[in-house]
Formats: sequence, structure tokens, C-alpha cells
Amino acid sequence: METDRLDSRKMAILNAIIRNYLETGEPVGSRTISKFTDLSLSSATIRNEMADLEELGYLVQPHTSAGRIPSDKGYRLYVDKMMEEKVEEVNNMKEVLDQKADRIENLLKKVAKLLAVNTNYASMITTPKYRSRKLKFIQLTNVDDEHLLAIIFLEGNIPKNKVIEADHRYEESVLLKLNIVLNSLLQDLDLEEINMNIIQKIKEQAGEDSALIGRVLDAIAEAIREEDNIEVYTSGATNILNYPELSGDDSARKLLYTLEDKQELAELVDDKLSSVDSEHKRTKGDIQVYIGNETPIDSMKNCSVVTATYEIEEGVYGKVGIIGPKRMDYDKVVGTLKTLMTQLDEIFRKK
Amino acid sequence: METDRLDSRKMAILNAIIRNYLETGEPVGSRTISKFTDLSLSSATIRNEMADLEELGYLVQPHTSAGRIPSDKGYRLYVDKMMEEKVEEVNNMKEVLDQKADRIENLLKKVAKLLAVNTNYASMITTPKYRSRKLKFIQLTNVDDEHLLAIIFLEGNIPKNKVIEADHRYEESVLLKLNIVLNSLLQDLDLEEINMNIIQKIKEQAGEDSALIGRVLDAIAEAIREEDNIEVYTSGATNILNYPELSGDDSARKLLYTLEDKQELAELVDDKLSSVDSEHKRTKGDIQVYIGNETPIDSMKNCSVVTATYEIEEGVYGKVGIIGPKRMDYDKVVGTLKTLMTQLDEIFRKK
DNA sequence: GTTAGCACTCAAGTAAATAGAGTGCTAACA
DNA sequence: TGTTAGCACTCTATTTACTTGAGTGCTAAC
Repeated sequence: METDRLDSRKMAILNAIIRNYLETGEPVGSRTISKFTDLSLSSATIRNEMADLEELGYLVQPHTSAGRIPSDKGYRLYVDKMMEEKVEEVNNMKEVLDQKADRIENLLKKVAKLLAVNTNYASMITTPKYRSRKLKFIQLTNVDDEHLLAIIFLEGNIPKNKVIEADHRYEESVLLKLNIVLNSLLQDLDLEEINMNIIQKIKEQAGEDSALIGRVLDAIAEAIREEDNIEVYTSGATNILNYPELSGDDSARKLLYTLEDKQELAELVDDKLSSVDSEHKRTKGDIQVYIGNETPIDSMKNCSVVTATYEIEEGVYGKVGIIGPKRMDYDKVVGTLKTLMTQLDEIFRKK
Repeated sequence: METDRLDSRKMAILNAIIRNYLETGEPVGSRTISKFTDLSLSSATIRNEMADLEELGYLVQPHTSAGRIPSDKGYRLYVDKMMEEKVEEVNNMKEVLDQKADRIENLLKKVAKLLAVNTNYASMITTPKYRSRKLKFIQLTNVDDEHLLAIIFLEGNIPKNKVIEADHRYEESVLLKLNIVLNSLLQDLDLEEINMNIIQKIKEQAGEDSALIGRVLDAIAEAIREEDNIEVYTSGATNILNYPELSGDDSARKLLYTLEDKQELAELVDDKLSSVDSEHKRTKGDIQVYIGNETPIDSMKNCSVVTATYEIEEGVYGKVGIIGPKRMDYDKVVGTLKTLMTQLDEIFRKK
């Protein structure tokens, strides 16, 4: 693969062609390059070089008498070797910083929107994923004669509420006892570690109130599962419609469809994006760029996807990505994501 | 307005035209009707009647030599007088019933999706709106040396958690005292009723811990405000792209845009849909039908919107709506919404 | 190795021709 | 007076042929 080394002139020409195409979206002709660059070569010479570049697979001709456009391989080379990252401001980032986003999901939604507005492409962001959730602390409280409230603290200081049906009102002293039993036996365990053995022990110690224990454990399981569920927020999906190369065929339609169904999208991103990552590490800094067919998600095969991984605390991370046409402004997108990453970092460290 | 009473034959013809147009989406010609109906009239006669109906404003001709299509006024008459509600099954409704939707927002999301899948149009549903939220019960608990947890129960048995920063660990006995003070003074008050007078009283009784009170009150305010915020969930927005009359011009694009920005959509639905309701009560049972320009939301002026109001408990209600092309299957949509309403009713009563 | 020049290709736009669905109107009929 | 047959007319949509222009590949000369 690496046999086809390009001499510096070919590189310069390819670079010029891609840059021009990214700007205009029109196939680029030899004359344009001849004038556009300071190589001072005639169009005929450029034509020869272009023919070579096409043979090498970096360029493609939509039809015989049109100019050239970059192939996926061409884009790849551009991203790997020619791109000049711009340092991009993320506009209005202060706003996000300012509003105290106590709920992380609100923060994530804001970030997605910001990215979409700044880039004019579509964006998505997942909730952070914990390796596994452990129970830190549980407390039962009376609500009324028929309901108890279980406050469940998971690793990462996430409090969850679960209302539990009760057949009668429990004495405060009984609840105190139950709370102690539950915490002493369950603390720092995750779902897999709570086995029948432990459950039996709890029931024994609970004595006559063991009927309640089943429901409490259900509540815990539910809380942990809920928090394990990755969610995805998207923004600017409709921006996709602005790019004729996508809205022409029904790529855009399929893409919108994928972006709309958050449930499915979450699975896709979790399964596919993560697994491909390790496989071919086409990485630029901490940023991954998937061009066209490199993307593991079918409905994005006519697009490019740029993703980054944010870390909210040691080992707890999520993905953020931008989806646009293959001729997206890679320089800008990568730059934007990079500054976003550092800014997010600041927010999370501060917390 | 009510001067132009239509004789029964005109009604029959108009009915036939609209039904045919709803099915095919193509302008309807006189010959079609002549054969399609059992009126046994020649096409020429139908033509005369059609000319009359056009003059009266019920039909419209896209261009001279095309058939007729219904005007908004025509649709209106159809919906008010001619529609035969079908009793529509809502497929897979059991699924929703089955899964215990402990969080209402999950239930609402499911419902939206169900509607979209069943009808092939776009759907939206708002979270229920309380007139005002009162505080039922608050409890402070220790988390660790630097944090307290405030569990805040609002009217409607909605528990909310707020983590509060603390400068030191509080004794259990102190917390107990604070809890009693807070509850005795704040119970059953809403935001407006918590005034400086009351706040002063609490601080007096809290004594040396009054510093904490400010933060607790902030937490309460936040919890109430959060719950007051109406949210909207949508589904099937991309279905809109299936209707050429919308995706032709950029109605669909604008509509998708509106449906994507939940924040803005929530405001629109809250402001506009509710206010128009009382104004011109174009109601069919409990269902409102907005045809074309009747819709108060700009980006939906080329569509029809059918909404219903669900009640989750006495005085607490939300809106659910379906957005489709003007030539939507009103019979089906209205039927679907009606059965949905009764089914939702069952769910909420049972709770 | 570079360049000028020329014949060739192909998409896109323009213009004219055709087909077909549907109308409005008139005149005749019951 | 209401209904119908018939015919000329209108307008869109589709097809076909023609033209334009950008861009190429190749050859021959520098």
C-alpha cells in the first residue's frame, strides 16, 4: 500500500484540488489549478499529473468530460498528511459554562446544539458510560401509608429515586434497621455481585419484613440498569438537508431516520463506533475521522464522521461526533472538536 | 357565512371528491366521480356541480385543465360534517401498557412513537402541565462530608433530588431539627407563597445553621421550576418526507426544523395551541383539528394538525398531536387519537 | 519534462413537438 | 328545467432534437 509515494509536486496538486473542491463542491478542472496555485504550470501539465493521481486512486472523475473530485483515499491522505488544523473558537461556549448544568444531560444537549450551530453539520453526543455501576448507599424513607421511597446512590454520586409500594406504614425504627442491613451487605457491589447468597442473608436479617426486600432489590437493579443505558442526544440533523450531494439521493433521508431514533442510534454508536476504534486507529490527536465507507454505520456511508472521546472522570467517558458530507471542512471540524475537548475538560475538572 | 347551504347532491359529490383525493393525492376529474359514485350522473353534470362547488370555495383548481382538489374550507366541511370516524386499533399499545413506565417521560416517548408508527405521520406529545406546583415534603440527608442531599416531594408525588454543598458534616440530630422546621413552615406552599416573611422565620428557627437555608431554598425553587417546564417529545418527523406535496417546496424542511428544536417547539405548543383552542373551538369530540392556515404555528401552515388533550389527574393535562399533510386520513387519525385517549385514561386511573 | 493545440466527450440547458387529461360551453333531449 | 352528448380549447408533462461549454486525452513541437 505504501508503495505509491507521491512526489512533492503531486502532493501540492492534490492538495490544491481537494482544497478547491471542499470550497466549491464542484469537480475541479486542470485550468483552475494551473491558475489557482503558484506552481506556474500549464493546464496540460496539470492534466498529466491529474491522470496519474487518478490512476493511483486519489482522484475520481464523475464522468469523462468533468473535472476531478477526491476519492475516499484522497480525502484520507488529506486528513492524514495535508490538513492544517485551525484553532477554532467554539462560539457561545461561555453560555454553557455559565448556566450551572446540574443535570449532565442538559449539559450534553447544549454541547450538541453548540456543535451543530458552529459547524453547520449534524452532531451527536452520548451520555458517559461507566464500566459498571456499584451501589454506594441506599436509604428507605416513608412517603405515605402505601409508599416508601428508596434513595439509591450509585458510584459517581448519582442519586436515583424509586418509589416502592408498601402494604403498611413502617415504623421509623424498622426502616432504620433495614437501612443498616441493606447498606452493610450491599455497599460497593454491582449487579453481578449481588447473588442469591447475599440476598438470603439480607432476608434472614430482615426477619418479618423480608417481603419488602424483593421489591427493594428490584428498585436497585432498575436504578443501575437505567444508569447503564447509554443515551444519545443529537442536534442539527436538518442541517444535512443543506448539502445537495446528500439530499439528492435519499442518503439524507436515511440519515435523518437514523438520527431520529435515539434508541437505535445509541446501540449503533455503542456497538460499532467503539469496536472499530481499536481496529484501525485512524486517529488525529484524540480525534477519529471516518471517511465514507470507513464508517461502520450504514446510513452514514455517504458522509464523513468525526468523533472524539470526552472523559468526565477517570475511566468514565462518552463519545461526541459530527456528521457531515464527505467534503466537510475537516480542518474546522477537527479544530472545533479539539477546543471543545479542552473546554469540557476544564468544566469536569472544576466540578 | 352559513348562507351557502349545500343540497344533498352537492354534499355527496364533494364528499366523493375529497375521499378520492385523500386516497390518490391527484386532482380529481369529473369523469372519475361520474363512475366512482352510485349517483349515476354524467361527467357533464358533475362538471357543472364542480364549477358551483368551486365558486362556493370548497374546491380549487391547481390550473385550468386539471381536476379539482379540496380547499381548506372543503376540508373543514369534510371534517365537521362528512367524516366517519373509524374505530382504530392502536397497534402494540399493550407493549406500552405492559412495561411499567415508572418514569412518565418514558411512557410519553413510547406513545409518541406508537402514534407515528400507526399513522405514518409525525407526532408530538407534551409533558403534563400543573397549574402550579406545591411542595409536599422535604428531607435533608447526609451524603458525605461535603454534600447533603435534599429530597423534594412535589404535589403529584414526584420526588426530586438536589445535591447541596455543605461546609461540614451535620449531626443527624441537627438535620432532624432542620427537616421539621422546613416541613412545618413550607408544606403545601408553591413558589409564590414562599415569601421573605416565611424565609425569615425559617432562618430564625434554624439558628446557627441558617447559612444552609438559602441553599436549600434554592434547591426547592429549582426543583419546582424544573417540573414546571413543559417538554415535548416527537416521533416520526422523517415521515413528513414521504409526502411530496410537503417535501416539494421546503415546507418539510421547515417543519423538520421546528420539530427538531424541542425547546422552541415546547414554547410554541404551550403558547399558541392552547390559546387558539378557546378561541375557535373546532372540536370533534375532544379532538381539535387544525387545517392548513388554521394552525397557529407557522411552519405547519401547509399541514393539518390534529390534537387531543390527555388528563393525567384532575386538572393536570398535556397535549398530544399528529402532524401530517392536509390530505391526511382524518378518519383514521381522529379514530386513533380517540382510542388512545381512552387507553391512556385507563393507565392513569389504574395508577 | 513542458506546453500549445485540437479533436472529442458528455452533462446541462433550451426549444419545439406531442400526448393526454380535463375543462367550459353549446345545443339537443326528456 | 335539469341532464347529457359532443367538441373545441387549455395547460401540464413528456419526449426529442439541438446547442453550449467545460474539460479531457493525445500528439507534436519546444
